[in-house]
Order: sequence, then C-alpha cells, then structure tokens
Amino acid sequence: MRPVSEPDPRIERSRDAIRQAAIEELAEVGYGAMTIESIAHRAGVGKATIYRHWRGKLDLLASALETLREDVVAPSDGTIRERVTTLLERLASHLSDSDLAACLPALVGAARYDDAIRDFQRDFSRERRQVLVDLIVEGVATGELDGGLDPVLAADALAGPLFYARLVAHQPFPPERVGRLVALVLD
Amino acid sequence: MRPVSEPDPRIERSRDAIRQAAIEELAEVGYGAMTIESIAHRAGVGKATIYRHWRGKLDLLASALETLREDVVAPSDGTIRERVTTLLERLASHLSDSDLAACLPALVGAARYDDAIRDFQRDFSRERRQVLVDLIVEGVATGELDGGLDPVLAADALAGPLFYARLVAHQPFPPERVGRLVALVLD
DNA sequence: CCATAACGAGACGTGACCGTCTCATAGTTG
DNA sequence: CAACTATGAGACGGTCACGTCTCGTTATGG
Repeated sequence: MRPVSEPDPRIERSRDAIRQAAIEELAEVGYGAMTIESIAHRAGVGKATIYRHWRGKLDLLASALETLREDVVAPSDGTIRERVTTLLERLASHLSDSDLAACLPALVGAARYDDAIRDFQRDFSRERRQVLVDLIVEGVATGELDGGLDPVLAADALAGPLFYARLVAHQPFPPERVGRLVALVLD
Repeated sequence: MRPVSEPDPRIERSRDAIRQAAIEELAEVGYGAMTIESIAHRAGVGKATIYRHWRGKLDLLASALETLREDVVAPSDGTIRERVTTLLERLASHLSDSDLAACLPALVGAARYDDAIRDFQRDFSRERRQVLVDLIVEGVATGELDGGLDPVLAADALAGPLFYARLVAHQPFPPERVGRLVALVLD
C-alpha cells in the first residue's frame, strides 16, 4: 500500500457542524419547516458546502440521525427488578433530555412520508426494546420472574407508557412511578 | 324571538368539504407540507372560500379536528376483564383504521410547534384514558380486580403499548395480543 | 512558503405558496 | 321568477427556499 495523504480535516469538521445543526433544526422547527438555508446558517456554513456533501435534505437527515445512535447497555448489578427499573428510569430521563428525544415527535411525524426515517425509528426502537426483553428473559430463566411471563409483552407494557406519556398525553412520566410500573408488570 | 331566515345551506356544505379535505391532507402529507391551495383543490373549492371562513391554516385545522371528536363509551356487558379487553380491542382497531389515527403521526409532529394541537391531543387522550380508568376503578370497587391495583398506572400500561406500536415501533399491535396484555396487567 | 482545495458568502433564476382580488356562474330565498 | 349571495376559478404581486454558480478567502499538506 502506498502512503495516502491525509484527508483535509476541514471536511469532517464542517460535516459534523452541519449534522449537528440539522438535528437541532429538526428538533426545533420540525421536518417540514426545516430548510437547507436555515441549517447552513445555524452551522455557520455556506449552502454550497451542504450540497457538496449531501444530495439534499433527506440524505443529510439520514446521515445526521446516524450520529444519534448510541448503544444502550443494561445495568449489570442487582436483581432483575432493580436492573429493569434502572433501565426504564434511564429511558424516562432520556426521553426528557436527549437530542434524540427532542427530535422524536418530528421523527414520528416524518416517518409517515419517508421510509428511511421510519426504518431508522423501527430499528432504533427494536434495539432498545431488545435490551429490555433480554433482561426479562434472564429473570425468567433464573426463576426470579414468573415463568408464565411473556418477555416481549412485558417489555411493551413497560416501555409503551413512557412513550405514550411523551408523545400523546404530553405530560412527563414521573420517574418515581417507574418503580410502581415495574412492580405492576413483573409481579 | 323574530323568525330568522334560514342560513344558506351552501355555507355549511363547503365548510364540511373543506374540513374533510384538510383532515385528509394532514393525514397524507403532514402538517408542514399541507397547503391551503392543495386543500382547496381537494375539496373542489376556491381558495377564497377557505379564507372567507377561516383565518388560515391553523384556524382551519383546529376546526377540522373538532369533527374528529367522538365519544368513547365503555362496553357495559361482561366481566371487567372482558370489558377492558373489548375497549382495548376497539382502540387497537381504531388505531389502524380511523381518520384520527391516520392523522396521529402528523399531530404528534405538529404538537411541538402548535399549542392548540397539543391541547387537542392531550384533552382527547385524557378523555379516552378516563374511560379505561373508570372501568378499572369499578373492577377494584367490586372486588373483581386486586385492591392494590393503581387504576391510572394500569390504564397506562394497557394503552401505552398500543400507541407505542403504532407511533414508534411501526408494527401493528396484533389484536390477539390484547387479551394477553390485559391478563398481564390486571392479574 | 507555496500550490491547492475546501471554504463562506451570497447572487441568481425558478417554482411554490401565500393572501387578496375580481368576475362570471349557479344555487337559494322569498 | 327575480334579486341576491356564496361560490369556483384563477390572476396577481410578494415572499421564501430551492439548487447552481461564481467569487475572494483561508486553512492545509507538502
């Protein structure tokens, strides 16, 4: 292999700024009202730079969403109930705080018209749910949880209400209710 | 009271057509991409007619959403478990079928930027949830359900997963799972 | 330190939608 | 039937974002 010259660091630097700006715009004004010009402005970047790197809004958005992916790891200490509770408390706070959560309503709205967004959302939620399901499966296997428990159903009953509160009811799910929800579903 | 001349029936007729078109547009293209011109076209109406009756998109939308309100009545026959199951099955099919459900993703996306939409959604979901809560309260009162059950929490655990499946996971909640969900939460 | 490449800024023509308007038409009331 | 009135159609000027482009500038690697 011949030595290859380093790529100009400015390239990735602007790409990052643009992706971040896109995420903020998405969260603040929504998918429909998002414009390339506003993103360029927010990123402190010329419009042309955006078109140099992406085909358009959709392409950029897909790329920006990738930066929001993050691995969810189940807590490893304590009883299953404690670990499930911790995981859900994290989810609850994640739903109030994170960049992704800020974009969530916009994504839900946009998913209907854009397959890429829908796929992103489905994959993403599936991954997150799997962590919860695995935890419950483990609890059933060790006998801590009732053997008749359907792990997938239980995971839905646990995570569903948090999303429901955020997206539909528009009232936060109080963190202190998480413990009672876990008790209700797992016992 | 002096006799009052009948209002021209054309007025309400166009209003209805326009409201219906607005709902369809909202469901199909989303809040941001909805335009007065496309609504007028779909309704077979001149743009001016829309502006004669409403101030603009937002005002029209609020008016159109009103037509989507419908009373949810709890089933009155059977055990509480059966009635809860029936109610949830109705909700599940409502979430696949109805005009309102078709608009739901768009509403979730728009709620972030429009207070009126958020209020509509919150009130609407609150009303629906109350029916479920009342049913569970009744079950607790008659002793059919465990006395330690928190009706509000249980209602969330029941309804949440259905919305979650529709809005986030993008996979329908199979009607046959409703029964198992009810058993999981109420027993 | 120079040649190069990516950059920001923004002008440009295009197209969409806005909200207002005019006008001939068709449906309604009395 | 006659007067009336809401209507469908669409022209209009204005605004805004699009996607392309041409600049002069700046940072980078060699």
